[in-house]
Amino acid sequence: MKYGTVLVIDDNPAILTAVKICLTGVFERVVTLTSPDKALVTIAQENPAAILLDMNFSLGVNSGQEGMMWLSAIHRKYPDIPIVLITAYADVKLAVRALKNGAADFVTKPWDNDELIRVLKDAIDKAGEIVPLDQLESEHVRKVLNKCDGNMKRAADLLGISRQTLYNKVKASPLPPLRGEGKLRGEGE
Amino acid sequence: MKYGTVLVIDDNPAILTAVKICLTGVFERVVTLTSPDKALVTIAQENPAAILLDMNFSLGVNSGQEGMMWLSAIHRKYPDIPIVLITAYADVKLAVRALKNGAADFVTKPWDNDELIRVLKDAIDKAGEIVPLDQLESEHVRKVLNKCDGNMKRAADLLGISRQTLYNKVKASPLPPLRGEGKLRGEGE
DNA sequence: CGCCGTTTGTCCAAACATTAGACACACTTG
DNA sequence: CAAGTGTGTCTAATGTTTGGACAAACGGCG
Repeated sequence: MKYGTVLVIDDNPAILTAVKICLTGVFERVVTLTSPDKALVTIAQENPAAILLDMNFSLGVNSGQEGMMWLSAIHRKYPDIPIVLITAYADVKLAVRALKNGAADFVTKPWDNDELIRVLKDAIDKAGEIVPLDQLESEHVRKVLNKCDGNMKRAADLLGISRQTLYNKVKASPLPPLRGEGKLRGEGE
Repeated sequence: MKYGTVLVIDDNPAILTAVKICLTGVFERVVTLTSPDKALVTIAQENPAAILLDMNFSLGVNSGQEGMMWLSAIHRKYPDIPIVLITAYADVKLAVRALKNGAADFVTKPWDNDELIRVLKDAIDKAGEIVPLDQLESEHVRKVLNKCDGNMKRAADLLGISRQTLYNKVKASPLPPLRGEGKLRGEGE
């Protein structure tokens, strides 16, 4: 059980129970909340590896706005904890908006237990990936260089380093194939 | 019209025409394809700022598998070009899978012209954002440090730098800009 | 065509960052 | 308590980054 604590937030106690049964045994600890009000406090206390968040908490409102709000609030304060949204009133627009707002995944009720477990594990795994600094740097450098059509002066400028430094980094890097950008006219920028 | 070329791929010529009418005047150039077969070649030639990709090309098949395949293929080869998917047979699962596969956005048919334009512009804007190297670095450093509960030795190890270097980096920026230094960088272009 | 601005490749010396290694000290844990 | 680990600090050697400078190459333009 290497997957740590999961925080589950849903206003329906029956759902919390069901989810708890499903997740217990897979995760070290399953903490539940019936309202997102104390989510930030609970997160600070429990330091969950992932959060499963329902999207509707006011009876009669099923727009998902509340869940979206809490997603943003939690994500802003804890950008490294993956948040999986779950809702019975899912539509494509809502799902897209959620993912673009930082959700790690989006699940519909009724859910499949195995899928839920898989999705949460997956989210935790992805959030746990750590990239060495050099790799992050050279990837970024290549991306910006591409964007500048190979213009090193401009790329260096945008990267906030000197032209020579960029020059050296590029030489030091064994990545010749800039697949992609032909030598076409510079895109607009 | 600073938004460059858009490549639109849809097997229905009527849709291509409609989209072209909608996008012409907003983008410098609208290139269309009725099949994704030549997408990679066309991208190399046209260097589009964004791609609008339909998800179903075989009559009778509307699973979106084909679009997903092409999304992956194009995204793998041109990771810096935002790809917006569009489909008439949308469901939540498909949308989620698409976004997790690298799609910049996901639009359903019939579409709203203004929304389509907004989505494409947005995707291009986002893809064009360039982060200075230091900022990328310190954000990453803080993320990894967080993940290690502040254990600098381990964080340094994971980052591939020495403990002292990490120590210095951390003390150099005790509370780095989370996201909003009002800087007046000429984002020229 | 020659002029001019820009970019490149190259060099330098000074400033700065990174490194391994060392050490005293604090902190957990058995 | 003693062992094990991590911190904060230091040093001296090594490596990197910097602005500045320069000739050469490129491209646009009158």
